[in-house]
Amino acid sequence: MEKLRNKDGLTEEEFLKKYNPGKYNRPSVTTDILILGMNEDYSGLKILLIKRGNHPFMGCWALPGGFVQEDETAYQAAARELEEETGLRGGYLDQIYTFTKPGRDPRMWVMSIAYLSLVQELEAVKGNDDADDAAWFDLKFDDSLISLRNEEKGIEIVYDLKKETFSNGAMQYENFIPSLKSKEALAFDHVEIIIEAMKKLREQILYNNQAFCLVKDTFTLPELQAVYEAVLSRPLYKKSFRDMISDRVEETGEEKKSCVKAGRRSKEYRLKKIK
Amino acid sequence: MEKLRNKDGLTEEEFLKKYNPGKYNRPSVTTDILILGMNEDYSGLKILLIKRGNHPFMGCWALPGGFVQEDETAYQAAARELEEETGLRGGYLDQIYTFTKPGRDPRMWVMSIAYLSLVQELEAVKGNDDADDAAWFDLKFDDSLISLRNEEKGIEIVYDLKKETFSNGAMQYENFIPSLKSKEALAFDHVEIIIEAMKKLREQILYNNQAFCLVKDTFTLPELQAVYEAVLSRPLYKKSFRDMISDRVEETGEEKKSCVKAGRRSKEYRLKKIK
DNA sequence: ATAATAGTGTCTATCAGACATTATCTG
DNA sequence: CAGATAATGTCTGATAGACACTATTAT
Repeated sequence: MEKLRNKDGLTEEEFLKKYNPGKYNRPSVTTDILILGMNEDYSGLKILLIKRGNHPFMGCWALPGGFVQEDETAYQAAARELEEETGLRGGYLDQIYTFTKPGRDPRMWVMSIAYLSLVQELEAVKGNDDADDAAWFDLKFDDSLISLRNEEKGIEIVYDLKKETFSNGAMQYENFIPSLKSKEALAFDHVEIIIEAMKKLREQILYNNQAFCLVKDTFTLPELQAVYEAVLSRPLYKKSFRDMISDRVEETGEEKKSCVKAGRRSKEYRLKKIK
Repeated sequence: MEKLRNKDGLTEEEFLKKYNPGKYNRPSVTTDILILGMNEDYSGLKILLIKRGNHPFMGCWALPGGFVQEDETAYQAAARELEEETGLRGGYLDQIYTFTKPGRDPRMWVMSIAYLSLVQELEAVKGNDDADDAAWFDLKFDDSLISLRNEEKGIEIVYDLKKETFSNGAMQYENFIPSLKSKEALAFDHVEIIIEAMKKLREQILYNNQAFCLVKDTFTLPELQAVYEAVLSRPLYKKSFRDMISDRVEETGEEKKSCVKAGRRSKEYRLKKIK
């Protein structure tokens, strides 16, 4: 089998040896990760933020992330970052969207591949090399507001959202335009990343098992419902909810779990094994 | 307001001036676009491919695409490429997924941001600088096979698909593993890009208006149903289908459209204006 | 008339929304 | 016991699947 030669008469080996990759300028590529977990008492979502220890946006809170290296996929880079921040590996981690707007990083040309991670428990966190600090923030996200609060540190980051629907041809899109309402702000375009990720999570959670990534291995149905309600930011009817998931869960057989205050104990469930 | 200084005592301006972006190696970033349209007689989907005129994968057919430049978003790069190939602008164009596996391009480190474009009519196409040729291919995609054929050129590219379901924690994923069955093959990892895009299109088309991007401004319901059936690769019940879209369309009032062979004429519809 | 295609009627099973009722727990 | 929470029962309206039937056209 003779070798293919291009217009310059080069075989593939010769071409690759001569190839000059410097023809186009190249961007840096990072991953930024939304790490979400449920509050200990299932009252809402928490998000892990780090405090930037250097310019730009020094002192601002930001999504954890890092550069993708040449010998790894973006997924591996995100998984590595996730493990560095939380010690967790192998949990839910999925690509959301790639952000490429010129100027989104004042240092240089940087694209960011955003990932979403869902964790079963809020691991202790600490800052690392590039971060002064790291902490879990209460996350609220609905059609008119996004807020990130850390009571302990007395930090609140709040954006009003304006829901804007526009159409392009047949398609209709919903966009949320954030406007800062608090003294503190998120670094870079990280508000937009959070908005995109939360939109996607809200769209998907009813049709897959993402909610089960936010509860422990055994859980009660009120807890599981709280997960859906926290993500969707609206109440669900108890009966409809239970009908919806009844064929995906099974009782542990174990005794019921006690609860904090008065009221009947709830049964413990686990995710039904796939058949 | 005094200026923030980092550990080295630098203000943001000083830091940015000194910042050295060469610390990490950087990838090239391209966009690859799936440009889909319906066959003239609504018998199936067509996809636009270009024939590579240079190494690597010289002579192979590939998705059109190009490098993202520093002063544009990836979306703009994809839109530019789309216009170069088809002359079309402003149509459906949406980001699908970013492919980052090391070694996916033998020349160098290249990431690709995949876009999906849906066009109302099959524009005439021609090769350009990096391509020897460009042509529309009949695209078939179901759970066991993906095939791209161009009758005129006598080219067929066929991959068997093995549907593989695996679970990671609570999540269940469906993957399609392609194995080449034809003499001709697609360049790079473009089969995987097509698979991802078609999976996503199939998931979404029932819940948004993507199908209307694949018909002309006025259309008949049998035509519109053919679009859904081509994308979903399964037949739909006529009545259920019409019930589903009845509140999204309106009759043009115009006379019915004639058809090729025997049979009753069908009414013309258009997408109902949003209220 | 016949074959082919377009369009409508209707039944069923399922399911989300909505609300009411019963069951079990603490204090 | 009261108040709180968990769990279940039942009705309604919307909808997808399934099939049957009517309507309109070319040959």
